[in-house]
Amino acid sequence: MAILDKYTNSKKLYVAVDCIIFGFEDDKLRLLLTKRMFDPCKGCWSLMGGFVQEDENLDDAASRVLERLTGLTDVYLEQLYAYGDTDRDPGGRVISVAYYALICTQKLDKDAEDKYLAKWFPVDTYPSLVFDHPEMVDKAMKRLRRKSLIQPVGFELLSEKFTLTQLQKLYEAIHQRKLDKRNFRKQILSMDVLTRLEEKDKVNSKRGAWLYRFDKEKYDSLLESGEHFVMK
Amino acid sequence: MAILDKYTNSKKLYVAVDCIIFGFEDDKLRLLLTKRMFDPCKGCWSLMGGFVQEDENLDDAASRVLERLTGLTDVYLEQLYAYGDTDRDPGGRVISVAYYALICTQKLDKDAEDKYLAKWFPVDTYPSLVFDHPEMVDKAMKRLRRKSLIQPVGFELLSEKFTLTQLQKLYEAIHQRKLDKRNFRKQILSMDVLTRLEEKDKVNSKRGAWLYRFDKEKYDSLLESGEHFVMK
DNA sequence: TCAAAAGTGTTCAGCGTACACCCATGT
DNA sequence: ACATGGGTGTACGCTGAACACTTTTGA
Repeated sequence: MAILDKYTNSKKLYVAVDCIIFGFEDDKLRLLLTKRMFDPCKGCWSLMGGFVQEDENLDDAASRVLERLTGLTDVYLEQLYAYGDTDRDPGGRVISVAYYALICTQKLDKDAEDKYLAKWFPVDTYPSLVFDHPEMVDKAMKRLRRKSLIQPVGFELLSEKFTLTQLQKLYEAIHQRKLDKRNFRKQILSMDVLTRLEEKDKVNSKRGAWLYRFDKEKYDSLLESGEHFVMK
Repeated sequence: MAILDKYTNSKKLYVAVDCIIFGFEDDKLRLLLTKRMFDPCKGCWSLMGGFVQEDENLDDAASRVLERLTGLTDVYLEQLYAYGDTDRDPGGRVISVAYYALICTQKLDKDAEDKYLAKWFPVDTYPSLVFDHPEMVDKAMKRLRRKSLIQPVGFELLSEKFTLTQLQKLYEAIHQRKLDKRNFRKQILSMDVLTRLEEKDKVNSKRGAWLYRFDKEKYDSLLESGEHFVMK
């Protein structure tokens, strides 16, 4: 096939995806890591990854890898960066496209988790990781910090119903700093992207706190009106 | 080699880089495009690209492709995004990692430009491009807009010495809106990252305008003092 | 009754924004 | 003398940030 002349002169390379999986539990941002089940570095902590198949889009490969580990589909998943140093993987020349995912830990499939020897670690104290995976985690954290200020991605880490205190704790975990309760509430409520439900959460307080949910329609109206989602 | 068992079960793929090359001339932001010299889509306008070699880092591949077309090294070059839909290139399964470059058009190697049938186009009126290249250009524009507000990348598009008016015109071109002269000057000068030279540019005005240069050392001090580069 | 979390407004300073005129010089 | 681009300061409104007390209720 003449059409492929120029292409077939070049060498093909392995292409993989690796997933940085974020969760939120006990007021801490956490990472889901697995133990590598094959060499090189068998038994070491690693991001969950897999090779991209010939008939599979990059995004689909990332979804597949994520579903294999968590059992979850319809998860927030965003491409982070492509890592391609020749010596990044001692097992061979592998280009890895990193994705980060935000999941609600309550919805997790525990079986899959066990199967892949996976475990949650707080983002500020996770074990050493193989290859350039620490670099990936670092970049993912920075991306999440930036993104959470200008797009409503944080809600992906909470269950559908949440209290304002839980939401604040989440932002505090992502940005690793305390926020002022009154200012936080004023700001998030002023954007009018939440709907208050007719229910209270009595688990965390005797008095009970109103439950809210993120309202996609309100968010769309906000954007249509020329405003933006902004947290400070 | 047992170490590669898991890897050799997977198929390798072609990996390419494509470069979105920005320049600034006649108060307009411009794109350097080439005519494809081989099938598929021979003769169509395209971003400059090339395959990643087996012994070559991703970033190095992008630099090589950029140098081949422009003759320039030491250019601002940043990875943009990895494109990997199975049907993105009718010539075969190719993962493309897009990079964008900011170059000073005055330093351009005209010969290389001719050799690859390359041509500059204003970013608001460029011809149709092959594959998913329009999507790449769009993403690069957005990245440049965002980045230029929080990091001093714009200077990469100007020659070393420039007037404040030229700098303002550049920001206006990137953001496609008029800026207030007094506010613009106040803001850029208040950060103290420019050094005023003892020379004036008399090309664009009779009176002459002071020439400035971006001062890396001043910029580093700004960061050390906990401040940030911010343009609004 | 007490401990623990929920909920609620105001004040102030600093910044972003709008805005108009004089200057220098080459033709 | 005039046309062209260069250069400069102020006033105001809005927003971000700091800050403390009352309420509810289960134990």
